[in-house]
Amino acid sequence: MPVDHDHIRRTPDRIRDRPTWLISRAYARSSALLTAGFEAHGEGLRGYHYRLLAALEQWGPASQADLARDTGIDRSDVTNALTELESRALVTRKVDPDHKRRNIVTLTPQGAETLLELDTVLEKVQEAVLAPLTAAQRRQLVSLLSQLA
Amino acid sequence: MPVDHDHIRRTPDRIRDRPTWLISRAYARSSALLTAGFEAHGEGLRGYHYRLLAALEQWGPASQADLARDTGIDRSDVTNALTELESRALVTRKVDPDHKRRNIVTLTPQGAETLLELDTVLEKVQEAVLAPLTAAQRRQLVSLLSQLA
DNA sequence: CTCCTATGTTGGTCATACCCATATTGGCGA
DNA sequence: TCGCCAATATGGGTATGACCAACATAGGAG
Repeated sequence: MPVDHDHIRRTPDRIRDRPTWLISRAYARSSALLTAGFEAHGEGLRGYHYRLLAALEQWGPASQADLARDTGIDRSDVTNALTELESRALVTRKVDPDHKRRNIVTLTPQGAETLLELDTVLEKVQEAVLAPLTAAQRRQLVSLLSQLA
Repeated sequence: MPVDHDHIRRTPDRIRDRPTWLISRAYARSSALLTAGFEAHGEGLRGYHYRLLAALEQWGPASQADLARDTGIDRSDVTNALTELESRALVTRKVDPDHKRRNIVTLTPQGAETLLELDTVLEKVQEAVLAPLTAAQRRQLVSLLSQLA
């Protein structure tokens, strides 16, 4: 056996309990799980796609600029993600006849179906991320994180 | 005035209260503040550099592989970040005479000084991130996030 | 009618986090 | 002792999320 330089995973004190560190750890964990989930069942879709599908399902057809505002995604990233969703026939884009500079983006039935599938993937990821916490603790965490906004 | 398509910032229900979403929001916020802080006072350093300096300050000289393990940074990223730190004379690298494949990385006095300056920057960022919470809530949040590891 | 803003698009940047391949070193077991 | 294997440092590459600047153009406000 090699020497094993006492490889206990340790973290410098300066960093250990800093909220920004803990948040970045939690994010790394959750985004790794999300990526894995999308990879396994998501047909090459990512978080951006899910956010856009969710917004369309909830509020119906919208312009790209509105989608950008509702999802917090930059307009240019919305353009790219929509192009990918469109190529998979999950959404359609057509010019608004009343405002020709605008595209009206609409969820297709396949898009709605895909969203439901992704929901189950996402739900499993939530469970995996929160696994170490009790139900009460989970509620607390959600409440505290919500207030950081 | 333009029409203002009732631009209230809203988030789809599917996403709003999902822990992974809240975590990613918190991360976006905190990393934006961190980037701004480093940009203002950090001489072009980033999170990776801070983590490495902190590990070196706490445990003294170490090999790059050990630094990678202690900071959770990928070995290849450690190599790159150390090259930048070395070019700023914040650390030194020299081959371990007993194990020639290893580099011994040592914090320089300037490195230690820079670390102290960054500490104050980081402290301010913590305060900004946690601003909406009471002291008790902050402790709760830290405790809950710690358990996610 | 003119100006200004919103819109969609193109084409970049950056930080974090990974992965894989390679040369080299040196420990350990056969 | 020797050969194999593990660890090390490095280089190159990918992905995701976030963000920014520039641009042409359509339309609304004045």
